[in-house]
Amino acid sequence: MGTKLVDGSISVDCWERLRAINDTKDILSGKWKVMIIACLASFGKKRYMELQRLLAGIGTKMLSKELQELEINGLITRTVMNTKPITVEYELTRYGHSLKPIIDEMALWGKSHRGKIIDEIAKKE
Amino acid sequence: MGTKLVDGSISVDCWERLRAINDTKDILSGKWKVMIIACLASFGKKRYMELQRLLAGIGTKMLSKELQELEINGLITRTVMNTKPITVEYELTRYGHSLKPIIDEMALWGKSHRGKIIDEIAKKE
DNA sequence: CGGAATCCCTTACGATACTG
DNA sequence: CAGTATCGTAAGGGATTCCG
Repeated sequence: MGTKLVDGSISVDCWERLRAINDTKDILSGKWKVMIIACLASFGKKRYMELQRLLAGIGTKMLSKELQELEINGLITRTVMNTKPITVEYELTRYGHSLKPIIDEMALWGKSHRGKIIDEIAKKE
Repeated sequence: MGTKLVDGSISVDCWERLRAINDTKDILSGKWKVMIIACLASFGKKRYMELQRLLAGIGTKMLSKELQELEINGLITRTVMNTKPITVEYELTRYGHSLKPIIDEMALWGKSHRGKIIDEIAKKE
């Protein structure tokens, strides 16, 4: 279980770690996926239009596309309700919830980052 | 310090959290930034060409651009060495290292995700 | 060696209109 | 209401060349 080396410099473990990071990055790629997940994590089950309102600025094309990709990856479920006119609910799957640690760390960092920026601006005055 | 409400539905705290997540996402946007940070976190100080070799496939244009953006955001330092021909070293700043928890969670999730995919393929056979 | 400049192409994304 | 279809643009990104 020691560190396996490739061409004397980079360990396999290290490379696999980089690959894992890259996988995650790819799945969360796109302009809105992270925010969609964060919204569903914060607010729970949400309808199409509610998501569109929460994600101010997103159009129907992008919202549909990103939701589909998230569903394909097993991160959210799509449920069509028996109403008229129809309504559709989206919800994080249990697997989708497993992304929560990443989102949480991003929230933490983003918050402190904004604080840092504000401090820097204050110093310049 | 209770939960402040906006239009009776979304709390300010919740909205600020979403904004923080979005900030982080923006700073880590781009095809290579996360990987650059991960590489510098794993391998420490690295030269331009070494990075290019580690990030198999990246071209000089993208590498330069993403490095500059990371530098502007205070996440990495760029040091020109007195050699001939010149060499340049890139390194994570202390602030850059503060992104480590995010990267770590991404590595963790990506690893388990790959495991899950492999399991699913195995079941189908 | 590090990187800027150029060219070119694809994709991502947005706005709008339309449908069950 | 929840999308799909279509169109158009801007940006992202790759390959190559050139320069200090």
